[in-house]
Amino acid sequence: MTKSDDFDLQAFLPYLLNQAAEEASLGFQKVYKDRYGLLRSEWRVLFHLGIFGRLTATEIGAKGKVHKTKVSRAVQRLADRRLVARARSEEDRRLEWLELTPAGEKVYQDLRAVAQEYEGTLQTKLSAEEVRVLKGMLGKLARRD
Amino acid sequence: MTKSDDFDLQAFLPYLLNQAAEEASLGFQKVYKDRYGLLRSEWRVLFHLGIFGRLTATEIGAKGKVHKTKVSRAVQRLADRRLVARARSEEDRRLEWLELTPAGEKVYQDLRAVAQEYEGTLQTKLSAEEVRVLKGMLGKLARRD
DNA sequence: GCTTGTTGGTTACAAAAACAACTATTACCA
DNA sequence: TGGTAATAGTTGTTTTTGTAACCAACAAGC
Repeated sequence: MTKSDDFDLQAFLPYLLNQAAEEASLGFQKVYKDRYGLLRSEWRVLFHLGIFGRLTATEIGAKGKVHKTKVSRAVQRLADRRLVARARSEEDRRLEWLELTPAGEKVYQDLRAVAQEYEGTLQTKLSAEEVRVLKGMLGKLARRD
Repeated sequence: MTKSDDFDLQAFLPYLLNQAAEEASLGFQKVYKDRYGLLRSEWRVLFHLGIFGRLTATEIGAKGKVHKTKVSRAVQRLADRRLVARARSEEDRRLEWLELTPAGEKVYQDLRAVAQEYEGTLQTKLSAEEVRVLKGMLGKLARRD
């Protein structure tokens, strides 16, 4: 029962998007957290390296819109656990090339398979066409302008 | 340039939803944060009380899927700032009725207007039909099952 | 009445995120 | 050159969040 007021919170995009995002993240989080003890920023860094190969921290930050301090700490933990190898660049000694170690590659391949399967279960809530349309619209909303 | 690998991070729903949600939240956050120093959980509690009137903390948590500790702390801060009034129930002395003070009501009315206007600017990225469809799908995704 | 379990809400402590300041290296340019 | 600014990344400090333990009030069964 609402007051004389007609604002619909459930239809307010920032709120609704957030609820959907949170709900959608839960299932996958459970895997990367419970199985590998990773944080959100860590699986993201791992995936960027898995997909793109050798990158610098800044490149990862730019591609994934992750702040550099988060990338720095994620890389630190991943390197401590020997999932990522760091190598200081010779041309520009400020930057460091990052890539997955064989162990990191294995974790990535596993999580990638989980992600693909999870994506499938999420999509059972929608038709294939709906998913296509949804992703297009989310892409537009995610774009900064 | 990707490796031989075909996983598309930008098309992974948890990731994409998160990016869209974060981007969509920014503009509104700027207002409730800069103008009133509120946190996300705080504007949510405020809006629930603005829309529904008198509620208990548990009811707010249930409606908005907010954990009770977040509600508790949000209410505490809102009450400290005299935006929310708390009254111990006589029938059941465990629970407390919450409602907006006149000052809280003013803040709510202001933010509500901002939210409505902001929703409009967000929607310029999409057609009216797209928005309708999008909200339906997000609703399905947000639903826990 | 007791006593066992449940509910509403708070608090304490640990984990994580945000923000700002800092070091080191390279680029620009007068 | 030498000095200033920009870039890559790290570290320190403060906020916020998450998790679990907790207290007080009520409910139900005996």
